[in-house]
Amino acid sequence: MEKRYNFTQIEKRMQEFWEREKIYAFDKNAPGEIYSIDTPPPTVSGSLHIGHLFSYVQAEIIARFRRMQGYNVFYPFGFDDNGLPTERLVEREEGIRANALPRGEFIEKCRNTAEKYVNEFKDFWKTLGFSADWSLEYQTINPDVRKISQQLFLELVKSGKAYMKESPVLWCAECRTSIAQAELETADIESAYVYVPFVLAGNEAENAAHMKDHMSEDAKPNPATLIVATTRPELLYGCVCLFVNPSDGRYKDFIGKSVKVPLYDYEIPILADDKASIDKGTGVVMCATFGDSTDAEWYAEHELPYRKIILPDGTIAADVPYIAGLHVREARAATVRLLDERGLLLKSDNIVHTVGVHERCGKEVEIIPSRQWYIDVLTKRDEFLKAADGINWYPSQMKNRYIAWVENLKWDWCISRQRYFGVPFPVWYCEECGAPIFARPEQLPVNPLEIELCGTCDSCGSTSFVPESAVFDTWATSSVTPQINERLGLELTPMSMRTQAHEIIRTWAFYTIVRSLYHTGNIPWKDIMICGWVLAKKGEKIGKSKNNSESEPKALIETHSADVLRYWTAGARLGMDTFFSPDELSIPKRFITKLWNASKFAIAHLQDFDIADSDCADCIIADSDIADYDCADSPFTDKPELLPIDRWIIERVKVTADRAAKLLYEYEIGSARHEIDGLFWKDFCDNYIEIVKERLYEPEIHGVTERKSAQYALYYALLNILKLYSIYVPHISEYIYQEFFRRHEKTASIHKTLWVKPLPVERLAGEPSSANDRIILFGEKVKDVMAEVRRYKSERNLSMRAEMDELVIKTEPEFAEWFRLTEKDLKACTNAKEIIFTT
RNA sequence: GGGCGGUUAACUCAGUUGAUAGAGUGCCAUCUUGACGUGGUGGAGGUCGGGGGUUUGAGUCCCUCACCGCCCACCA
Repeated sequence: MEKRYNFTQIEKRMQEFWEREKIYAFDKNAPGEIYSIDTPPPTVSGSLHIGHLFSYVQAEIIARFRRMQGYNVFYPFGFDDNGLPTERLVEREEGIRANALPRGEFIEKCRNTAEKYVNEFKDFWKTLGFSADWSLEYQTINPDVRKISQQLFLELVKSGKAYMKESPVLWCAECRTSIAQAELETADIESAYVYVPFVLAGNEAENAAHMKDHMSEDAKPNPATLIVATTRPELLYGCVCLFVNPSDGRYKDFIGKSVKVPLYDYEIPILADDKASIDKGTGVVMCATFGDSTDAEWYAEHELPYRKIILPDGTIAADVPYIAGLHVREARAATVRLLDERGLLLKSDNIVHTVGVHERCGKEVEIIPSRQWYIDVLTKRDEFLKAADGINWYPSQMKNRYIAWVENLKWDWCISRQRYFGVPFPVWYCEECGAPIFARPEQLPVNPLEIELCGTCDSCGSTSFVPESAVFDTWATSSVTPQINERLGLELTPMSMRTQAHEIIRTWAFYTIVRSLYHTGNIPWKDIMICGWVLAKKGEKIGKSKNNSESEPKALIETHSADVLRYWTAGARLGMDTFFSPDELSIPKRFITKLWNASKFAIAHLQDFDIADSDCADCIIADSDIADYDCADSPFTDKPELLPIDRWIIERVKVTADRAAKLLYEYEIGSARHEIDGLFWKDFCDNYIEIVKERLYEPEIHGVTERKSAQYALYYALLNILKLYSIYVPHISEYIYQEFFRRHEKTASIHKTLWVKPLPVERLAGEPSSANDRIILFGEKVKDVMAEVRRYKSERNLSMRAEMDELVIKTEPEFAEWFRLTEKDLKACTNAKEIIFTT
């Protein structure tokens, strides 16, 4: 083995080896229970950041772990390339607007861009050594996936879960499309409460200038006027009524009367509703179509008229006096100026308040009525909540986020987008009566814009149809990833595990649960593993911050290696956000060096070790009865009689494998790694290797059989430590395996070997007096002796090799014999001339 | 406003079911030609955010407050 580990060359070589030998190829007929992983298809949004690395690596470690537990791991990758993120990326990169180009041309650009980034992602995953079978890959723009998406949509239409309606919908004027509640983000913006007077009809004599006097007294109602505080004065012309709370004594007498809208002078009624809060503003609220979601609710409940103010492009409708054609923001300012000029601006308070913005562009969201497709999510809330109990959430508190989201749902899931690059709706409409006509199953996938529909309308007999031009919300397709994976002819649902980050619980996790319940009546997966974020500094998600080029993951891999980054990733607790700084990588780097050097040492001493080509270590693993170390009866004729300290390290490896496995079954990647680290650094390197060093070098002093015992334990311990680490650092562990162990082991790759099997349950719960426990305890005693000697020498500034005349060790009688058998080793590593054992 | 996390050594974090507080980094000292100076060994360093309570005993359980972060609600 080389003096230094050259990760640049070796990582690449190992990746090529895995690909060439198809080490991770999935075979559905292979033995072992299938463990299927629903991994996020990343959206093509241009940024490949360390957050991706972080969350995907955590799941990848689990995939490797399950494989080494004997599961048949199904681990397909996908890419979510359609949808708004790709469109916005193209718009940004090319400096164009989608609607300024012919539809086909824009879609073509999106397709090219998606392709480019998909390849970039794929290369990235490969560089990180992901154990995925790329033949299972899917892309959401591909015909087979589009077909599944359309099929399942039609299924929902049939069952009445998907429906079309004309109604107020969340609308992004920047992206010019409807959006869903889940795509809302909040942002604090500066605004102003504008106080305006609504004069009771028939009391117009009361003039507004007079009103100002009343403002001083805390907006006390005037018998003839109601004062409204609004942040949306530009919607005055859309005002359809005022609301007061029915139990608000101040306004009781006003209910049922009419007022005149300031500036525009038309009459509207004063209505009562519980949703009007007494203590907000003046207690009188104007309802416009539409200022917020409450307006939309009132509009439906009170059957209010619709007054169009805002157009889909975010400008004011042409028939609105004074502000027609202006953008909402300009219109607001213009209206305030106008109110002021007319003496209708009673007061204006600057405030900062939270508004809903579109997550993709950050622009304020409006509510505009239009015809859209929805999936019903409001009526089955209880089932969605119940489903959460059937799923194991890791970490468990993440379930709360899901529950909070489901309980707070206000809108059905709008799945139509007035965009271009996505899965088309397989729908046409009758030009005469507007009835929808759906594509036939054999037509799918279909783009209605490209196919002229022939036939007659069932409802009215018309023969002319118009195609639906909207496309699906990207989540409408990615919410059926379990079904997409089943296209390969496997029965998967519920899948074993979903992995994702916490910010998409309300979208991806929620929507997948909805779709799964609707399509299969079952939960989509048994476990859900939720990762945290990587933060650049306090509270700043790295993907969203700037000047993070040093954290550019590709560059990091090139300078530090994939294994180093993977090892770092595994240090985080599941679900917890983590800070990243390149300084954090010095520890993983040190670890790689240590693993390399320890292996180099062990292997150098194993060159002459005579092992039959019999998968020696695997056999031993299966033979957990080795616990009693009755070597004479062992089926392995080659196996020497083991000295107690050699038994100790073997036992420690087994115990560690067992503990780490238990943690990994709970998705505790970090704790499992700490467990393994403890074994490797403390027991294996600091103690075991030091203890047996001389025995390995000097068989003349210690004996040939004794040396063989050390070799045996060394072989067993190192091989199995490498296996434990191989889920975290697959490259270096594979390389060392190939360089040495492969000669003796049957398995082609370390990644196809199995971990030491967990000890039988009885033994785990068992008496501390079992041989296994006693040997572990003995090891602790020996370590105590070592520590004491080291402290003695260190305190006297002596070399660790300094000679000691006499070492007195007090032992319990039960360990006396074992200590006696370890005497030569102890003499060697303490350099004591004489050791005296007392009890 | 509702909810969830976090607050432990200078730094980054572990601390399972209550019983002398742990690791790594950093710091100090020291060792060193047989895996590793990208090292070994040892040491110093902590009122476990504050305040109450339960208990023989609380970092751990309960209440409360503070600060940090996130999720949700809040657009009158």
